[in-house]
Amino acid sequence: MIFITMTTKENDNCCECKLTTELLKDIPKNEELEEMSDIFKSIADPTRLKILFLLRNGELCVCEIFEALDKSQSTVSHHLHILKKENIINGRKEGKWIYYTLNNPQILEIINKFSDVIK
Amino acid sequence: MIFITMTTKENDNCCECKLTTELLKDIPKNEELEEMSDIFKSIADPTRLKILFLLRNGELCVCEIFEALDKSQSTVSHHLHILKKENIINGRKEGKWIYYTLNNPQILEIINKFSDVIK
DNA sequence: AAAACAAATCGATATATTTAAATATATCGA
DNA sequence: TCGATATATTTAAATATATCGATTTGTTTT
Repeated sequence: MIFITMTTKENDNCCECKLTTELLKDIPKNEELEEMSDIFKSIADPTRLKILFLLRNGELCVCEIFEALDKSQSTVSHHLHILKKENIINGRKEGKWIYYTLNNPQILEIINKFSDVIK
Repeated sequence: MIFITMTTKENDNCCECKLTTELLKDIPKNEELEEMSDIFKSIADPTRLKILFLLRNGELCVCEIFEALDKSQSTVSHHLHILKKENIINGRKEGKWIYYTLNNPQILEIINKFSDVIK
């Protein structure tokens, strides 16, 4: 749809920059962009970031995470669900308890690196 | 506040995991976690991610970004504002036009690396 | 100076997210 | 089986975010 619009006005740019059709080459499709943004959304919350840091040294049970967080049990459960859905953490059931771990500990390095690059 | 609660029940855990006080050591303060999550929020949107990819090869004027995005001009302006506020992009005014650039091109590498780590 | 244009800002609305209370489910120990 | 406990789910309220049309600001062109 964009492309059709462009071809009808491709020599009619407001400025002398590159053409849009050219710009759109090799850019992830909208669907892919949405998936990526869902992943970033999952860590774009102070409570969930804190959960990731709590898990930096290995697995913890929900009750432990809950006690560290000053949020209601249902809220914590909800945040864990979001992180699990995006494949950031994983839960292991053992009797009454559920132990969560980081799926890939590298994630904390990247989070930190990210902050560095922005500064 | 958490700490006070903990000291009154520190041997009364629901499970045998590490103590919360121990867990909270070396974790970014809430204020810092909020700053970090604001940064991630700024890229946790498909439109803004697309803007970053559009800028991968250098600066573009707003009109160009606008034409590539299929969103209203005010919406695009708003997204640019958010990215600028978080120091992800920078604007340079030249006459009628404003040209935006990535503050640090490395950011796209990290974004991609991030996706890889999740998969 | 007036018209045209690029971009930002404002105001309103629709949608999404965070949160917690209430409830449900699963497991354990008595 | 009953009661207690750990966790998840449902629901609803409060808040935040995305979007767009209209307006404003600043710049260029005429």
